[in-house]
Amino acid sequence: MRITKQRAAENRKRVVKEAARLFRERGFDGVGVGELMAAAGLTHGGFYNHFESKDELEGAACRAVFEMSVAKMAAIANIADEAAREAAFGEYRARYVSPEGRDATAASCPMVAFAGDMSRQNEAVREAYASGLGAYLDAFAKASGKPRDEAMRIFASLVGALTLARSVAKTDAELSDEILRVMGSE
Amino acid sequence: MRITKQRAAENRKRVVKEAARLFRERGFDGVGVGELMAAAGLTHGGFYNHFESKDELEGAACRAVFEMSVAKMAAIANIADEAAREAAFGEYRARYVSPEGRDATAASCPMVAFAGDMSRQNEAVREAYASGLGAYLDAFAKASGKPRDEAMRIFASLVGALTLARSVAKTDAELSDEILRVMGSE
DNA sequence: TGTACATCAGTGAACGCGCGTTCACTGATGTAC
DNA sequence: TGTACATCAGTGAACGCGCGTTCACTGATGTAC
Repeated sequence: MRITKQRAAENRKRVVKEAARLFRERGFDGVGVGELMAAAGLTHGGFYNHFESKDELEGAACRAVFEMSVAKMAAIANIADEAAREAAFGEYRARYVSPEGRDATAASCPMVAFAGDMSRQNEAVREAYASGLGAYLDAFAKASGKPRDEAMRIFASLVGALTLARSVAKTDAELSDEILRVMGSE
Repeated sequence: MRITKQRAAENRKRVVKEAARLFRERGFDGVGVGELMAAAGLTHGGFYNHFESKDELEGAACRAVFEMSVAKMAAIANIADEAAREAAFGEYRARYVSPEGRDATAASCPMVAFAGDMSRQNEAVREAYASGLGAYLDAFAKASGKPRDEAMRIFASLVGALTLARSVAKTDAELSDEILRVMGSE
């Protein structure tokens, strides 16, 4: 049952998209090839028509997630009107460390979602991550309107707070909320 | 070949100690029961004489790591002389975000080492983590001599910086060093 | 204190399961004439 | 434009491997007398 080339390309994109969602939610090792293909409405056998290995998909998914995140931040950075840019940046930042931002793991920032596994990941993923982080930090600094040093410090504190808040969200909701709250008031 | 009770207790401790080291270095799922027992000089079959499951060991190891970290921070918090306490805290903090602190993954702070996996871990680990984090934050706030809110913000920024610096250490050493450097100068 | 037996920490083979990956096969699409 | 054949995305069974876990067994330790 051969299908149209366009349809095949769509299928591939759908697999990457579902992978971007599921990997962020449960980690690279937390989602199998079978589940990924099923999420895209396919069966596992056809996986290797699109990707050489699971590693390759991991790299592609990581790249896709970073592209989205960097684009979002770059859009804020490129707002011409300074007041509007600052407002947009403030909104982004507030949402980042809000309960909603914490619970939206499937749509999470890749830095927080993937950072913990990074040292054990394959080359494709590690490179996508490193170049993605560089690009993101550039956009973040520009969007924040602050010197690079201070922008990096701010971003680090957001990453740390979100990481800690997520790590105890299921076990100690009160502490998790407190961590987010103190990041809002500064 | 039955052995002495004391020897058996020593063996158990050694397994937990090696687990505390290896889990921090490679994550809970990155180290198998066989390797853990071998690291303690034993064979894998005897594992279940000491632990009901790998989950139980993970919980025990997590608890052990947090105990060490909390004790270390509490020791600083309990320094009577204020100037000496501030100096000790400053040293701890500087080392935390230094290249040495970054590369010492086997002796890493549990918050950074385990946070990423937390949502997918078993109950024993999650509870050890949550109560450990609470105790650690209390000690950290006291040691820092700052109001709890500000202490939490500082700690979050350290966690974020160390997490980010580690995530690109193998791929982009320059960026990794830069992240640590900006945390030192404030 | 000495003897006989039960206990149980440790050993290494084996089991069962899930995972990434491979494979023979299908049949609609793409292509050559 | 129509026909014949090759291609190849998708299917589902199967393979091989590593992992957590179980098991029968060993023999020194602990205990009861």
